[in-house]
Amino acid sequence: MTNPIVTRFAPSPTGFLHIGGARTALFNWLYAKAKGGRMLLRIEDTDRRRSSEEAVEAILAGLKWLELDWDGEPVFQHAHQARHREIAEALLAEGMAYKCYCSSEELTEMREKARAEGRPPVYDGRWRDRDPGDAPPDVDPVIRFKSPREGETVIDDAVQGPVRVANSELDDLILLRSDGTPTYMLSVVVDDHDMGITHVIRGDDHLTNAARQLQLFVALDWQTPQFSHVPLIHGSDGAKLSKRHGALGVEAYRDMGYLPAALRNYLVRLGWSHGDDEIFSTEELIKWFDLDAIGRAPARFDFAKLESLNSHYINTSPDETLIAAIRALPDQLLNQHGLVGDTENWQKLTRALPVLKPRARTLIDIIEGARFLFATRPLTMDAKADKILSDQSVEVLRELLAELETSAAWDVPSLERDVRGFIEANDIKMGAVAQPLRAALTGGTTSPGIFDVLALLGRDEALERIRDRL
RNA sequence: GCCCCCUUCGUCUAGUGGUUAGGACGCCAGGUUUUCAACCUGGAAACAGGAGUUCAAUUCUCCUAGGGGGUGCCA
Repeated sequence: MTNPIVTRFAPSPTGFLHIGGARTALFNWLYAKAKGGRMLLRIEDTDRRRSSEEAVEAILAGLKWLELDWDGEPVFQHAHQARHREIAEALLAEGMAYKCYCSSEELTEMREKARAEGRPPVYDGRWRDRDPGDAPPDVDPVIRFKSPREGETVIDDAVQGPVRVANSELDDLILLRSDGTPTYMLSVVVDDHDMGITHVIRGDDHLTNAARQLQLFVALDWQTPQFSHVPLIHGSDGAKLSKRHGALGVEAYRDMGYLPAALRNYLVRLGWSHGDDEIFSTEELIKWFDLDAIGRAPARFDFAKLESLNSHYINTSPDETLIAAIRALPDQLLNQHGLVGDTENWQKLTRALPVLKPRARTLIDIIEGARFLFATRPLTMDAKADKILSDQSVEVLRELLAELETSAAWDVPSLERDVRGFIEANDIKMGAVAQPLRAALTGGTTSPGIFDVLALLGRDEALERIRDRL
């Protein structure tokens, strides 16, 4: 056994943890777990102006909700600025970097000209070998890396395979800004090295960056990590993820009633596969996950499949897990679906859970399904329920009520026996009794099995709800 | 514009130089049924296009088209 595996998830704190970031985190987490290594968390806050405390909190909260833990304390890149600067200075001292005094106007002009001439829009290296004596007096220079001009850089990517980029396409990147602060490109390389990162797993929007970073690793004579660039996730229309479809924070998925386990299972199948398997326990994932089974094509986000998985996890999760997940939802959301969190309602919900689960695809469905239990008499009938309660149906209910009032026990088996006896005696169909009864008891036309509804409501409440309709 | 990456049912994907190209979600039909969901049975549905290599290409190579990413003193 050589070096232990060390991966890292390195989000920039400019917003919440979106779905793509969540999958990247998952892959890093799984790979570390699969190989008995560690996953570190690094906040890439090099650009102070665009970073925020709230975003950091949102990202940490998102990871926790997804149940993806990291090893050690989060590393804030910003805190290592002095170290990053030191490396840049060392490169400068060794002649592997230089000061560039170009103005941004000059740079823009350079790019536009190159583009117009059909050449790669890169910095032309005009200060690369220029006499420092030419330096304009009032300009603070940036420090640029002297990157190789000939040949090519090959990224031996574990997902993409060998990716070759001509060095002429890569210009002399900026290490230190004119205000002396390090850029992202420098910081990642130094931090990945200092943190002992062995495997970099990230979105393939970083693929070309990898070539530049590779050059830096080589110049510094540092061991390069194994790169894995994972294709991005697209929205359902194939376009880049935007606020509409997938670019929601993971907490938005929580609020839609998805379980973390379901989201993880969905996400891992977006790009990774293990034969025809679809459902994985965390243990199986850790046992089977590997880089070579990650695909190279971008995937589209599909809510229908997520829902189907969620339904599976709802039905296989212990009731306590479900109740805890519902309790973790914002109060406002709960109230919106008729659930005021008093003890009595939580008890009703818990008791009803077994019959609610099979017909729910999300936690929201569960709450909605239990809504009739929270409601107070007299119930308001929706349009369909109102229609079902015709004069004739009400008569049926009146007769059934008499029957139920004498019912000895109020549990599902005896209730069912009573009602079936009633329909046989009156020679009517089950539907002719169940539907009016359902309407009277729930105010609607869909619910769990009618005997369950009767039992859940309890004798007094059920009987009263029927009397309310007579 | 320039560079890089990608392309199997609607979607996620499996797969191989010779297969009836498999699974899942969704969809359609039927069954079951007290509603809804579930469940059971059956069905429609894909190798982007064109060359080349080969006895044989979905599979290997090239081109085209389409999609995505990058192209910052952002990360």
